[in-house]
Amino acid sequence: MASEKSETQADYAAPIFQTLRREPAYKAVSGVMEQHILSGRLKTGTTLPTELDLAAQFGVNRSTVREAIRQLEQEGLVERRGGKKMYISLPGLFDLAPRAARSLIMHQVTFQELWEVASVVEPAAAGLAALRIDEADFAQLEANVAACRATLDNADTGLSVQQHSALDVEFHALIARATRNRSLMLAREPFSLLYRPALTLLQKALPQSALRNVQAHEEVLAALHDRDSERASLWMRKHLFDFRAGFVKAGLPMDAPVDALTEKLHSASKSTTEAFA
Amino acid sequence: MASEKSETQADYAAPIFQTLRREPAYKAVSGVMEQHILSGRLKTGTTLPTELDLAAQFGVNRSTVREAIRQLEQEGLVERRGGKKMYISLPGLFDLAPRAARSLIMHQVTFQELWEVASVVEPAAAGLAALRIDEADFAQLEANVAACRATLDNADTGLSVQQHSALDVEFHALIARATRNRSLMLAREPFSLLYRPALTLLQKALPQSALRNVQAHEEVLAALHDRDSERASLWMRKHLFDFRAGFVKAGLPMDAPVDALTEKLHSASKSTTEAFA
DNA sequence: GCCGAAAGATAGTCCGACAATCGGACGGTC
DNA sequence: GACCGTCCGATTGTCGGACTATCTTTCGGC
Repeated sequence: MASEKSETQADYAAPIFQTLRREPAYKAVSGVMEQHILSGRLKTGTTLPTELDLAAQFGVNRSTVREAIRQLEQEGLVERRGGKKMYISLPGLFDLAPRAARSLIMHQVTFQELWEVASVVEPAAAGLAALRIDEADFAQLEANVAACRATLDNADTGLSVQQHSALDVEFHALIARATRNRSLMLAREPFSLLYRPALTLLQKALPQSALRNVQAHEEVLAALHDRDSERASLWMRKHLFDFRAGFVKAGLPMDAPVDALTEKLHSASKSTTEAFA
Repeated sequence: MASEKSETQADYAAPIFQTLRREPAYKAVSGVMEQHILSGRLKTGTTLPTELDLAAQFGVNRSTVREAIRQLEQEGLVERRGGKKMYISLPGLFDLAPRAARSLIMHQVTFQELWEVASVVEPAAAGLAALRIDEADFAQLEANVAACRATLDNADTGLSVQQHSALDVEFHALIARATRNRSLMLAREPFSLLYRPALTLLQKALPQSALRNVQAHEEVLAALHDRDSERASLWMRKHLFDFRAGFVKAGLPMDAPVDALTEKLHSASKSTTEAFA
């Protein structure tokens, strides 16, 4: 781009003007609306003004407003309820998790990487949960573990494997919730989403792992019952290392990208492809 | 909708057809395009077909296509480069972090919650970094620590506090990068973003904390140099607990929502408000 | 007062159009 | 031959208007 024939003349060398970037109107509109929502000037739960209204207020066309709203909608700041009105809503903590998980998949993150984080976060979660779990949480966990053990009886049906892994994931989610730490929940949710296919895979390859799983869960549950933070954390840690050991023993590759694992399962794609396929 | 005048006649009673929910066309379009991008049928780096093209292919209007593109744009799957063409791009791992951080703020997450996660993840990161750090990473860390110590000399200027906290955050980010674990980086990025204001606040309230900070960083650095995973992890852990202790000592509230802390700092809002303000 | 029909309001979609800008082709000047 | 200005087609950003389906409200009849 720059003609570099002679460095002797420094006349064009120093860039004075930056490339100015005119931001599109729809972006400006969505930006301002976002600010107003975040700052609370537009309260959550209230309905958004009419598109025509907004267009008039901003002095832009309705199409422009619509494009801006699409961005807010994608961001979870506005929500279309009942088909007609748009409501202002603050995004749930876990709305971002699926996208984070997808991002991890696209970046070819290996299962080893996921496990390294999980092996640290999950024991910590168990330890914190032991300090703060209440009756309701504990009851749910108890029910979960019971259901999990129940799946062992009617084994070797493909369905029970699915159920078991679903319950296993739920177990960890319940513990995370018991910590009352939303930051922790947010941090672990993405790999929680990615764990399920790996679990299913492991249990198909190594059926006896299901029993060890449940036993570990029961130990954690007992520790939680005793409000024994150390023990809960320790057993959770054991649980994770056991899982990893099983994974390796089953000959599954820890350092393969996670999508290589997930692809082995649901080759049937999701239901979002019905139109225009 | 259904005329429920008489239950005696069971002819209309049994619901045969479910209330079909027609998903908006723009959503269908964005969904299909997303699938195509994620599945690799539309390769990253290539340019998106023109809006007119897409409209013709999908059999919808250009406005509808545009609304669909806005969603993909917000999601980071398409990128407007050079003002004119739209390129397909896979979203960076950290694109979601600011939104996650914002979500944490909106949910009134307390600093205590953030710290609980950090106090677990950061030592683990240090431990893993010790195993995998390479020359380049180490050099950067070394430079960072040196710069961090340098800010101590020209102290009590408001600027140096800003610099120091920026360098501090960068130190932890560098360590996370040295782990080569993208899942870990993703998990810690949100609270990394939220840590800075807290750091700045602490150092204003407790100036002597800066020195302790740098010393801890130096210890971690030394451990990384020796590839001593345990020691790196331990010092990082000390560092975190020290930070917390300083926070309490300074009389700052651990269980206050993080936005209460951040508000104390940048009351001057960001630059996104220039238009339509 | 309750129920159903009519009317208004609003989101979804489409059409056509214009302006601004980018990229390349074309031709002129040194 | 390199550089410059100009033109032109292509594409995005924006606009105004229109129609339809559906939701909400209101009004009139019982």
